[in-house]
Amino acid sequence: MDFVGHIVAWYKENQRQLPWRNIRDPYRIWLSEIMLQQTRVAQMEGYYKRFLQRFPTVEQLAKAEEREVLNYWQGLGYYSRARNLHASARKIFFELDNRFPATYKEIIRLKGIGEYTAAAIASFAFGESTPVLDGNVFRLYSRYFGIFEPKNDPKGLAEVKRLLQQHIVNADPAEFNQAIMEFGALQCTPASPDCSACPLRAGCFAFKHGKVDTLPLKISGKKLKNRYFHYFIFLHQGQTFITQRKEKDIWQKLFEFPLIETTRPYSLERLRSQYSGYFQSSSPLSVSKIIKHTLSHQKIIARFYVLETGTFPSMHNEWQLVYLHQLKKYPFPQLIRSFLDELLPSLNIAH
DNA sequence: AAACCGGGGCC
DNA sequence: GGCCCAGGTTT
Repeated sequence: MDFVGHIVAWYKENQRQLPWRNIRDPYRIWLSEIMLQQTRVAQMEGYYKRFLQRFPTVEQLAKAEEREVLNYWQGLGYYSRARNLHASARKIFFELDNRFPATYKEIIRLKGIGEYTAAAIASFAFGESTPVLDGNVFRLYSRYFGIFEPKNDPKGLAEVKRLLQQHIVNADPAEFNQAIMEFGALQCTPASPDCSACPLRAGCFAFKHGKVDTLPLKISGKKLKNRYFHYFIFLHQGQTFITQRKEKDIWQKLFEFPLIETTRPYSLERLRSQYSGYFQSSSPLSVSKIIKHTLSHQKIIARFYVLETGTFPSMHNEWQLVYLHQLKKYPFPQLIRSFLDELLPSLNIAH
């Protein structure tokens, strides 16, 4: 049997039964592909079911408020995925007469959909013969065919695409695409794959040359930058201020508390003298311990200051006054949600 | 082409 | 603590 034959045969035996597998509904396939971007199945599965229960069709999603959509995404990360998904649902429903684009060329024009996701939807939902190339596929091909360019190198990418085109023409597109990804995810795993149980090992370059742990080559390192977040929780008769983040930075459109950001650590004294308006000449009721929150490219070092205020100053037009018991209705980044769940109650604040 | 975007699991 | 994950958009 050849390369493709082995993989498809393996797939028939070993595929997982997943809620979005072997269905044709492009909306459900689309949602699963977006949620799976840089996210593991185990983490995303619960979100997928909850999301579909609330937004079972493009129409329900298109007619929803962005805030509610983000609320169902809260904790999944990469929040622009949710905003793009919502925007594209509105486009399909309100501008395309609720007809889902049915070809790769049309699908890729939607916001939040790139080459990989367009190929996945076109092949899974519409049977189009367009290969998918994701991290799993690149790893499998890099090892089996001995490709030494890292995955951000156009030359290696082009070589994999050429092979994929060659392989997909003699296969069922939906089955082939799912098979190579499933094979990469379950058999040709990133770390310590079980090559002794691999049906491809006879023809695998990496296995033959002892390069399984080397391929695919890693892209060069990245440096983290530190950011210091000082959050202010003003308390007055069971209410507090929250603000909504902008579109330029992390956590787009999610909510948070009034924030002072510094590029270096600031002591309470230095904060008080430099931002006296935030303190209203009163001392914080409590100061949380430092919470470190590491993202892909930056490290957030955060502290929460809880202050009792006699009257609410109108410090900022963009600050919204909300009751503490209403906070759960707003989408927050994970850092703040953990604080609300774990630390705020222990600070002995009545609310 | 390079920088940027979250969170969680695994080793 | 470092690495990786069913990538995409912005600059």
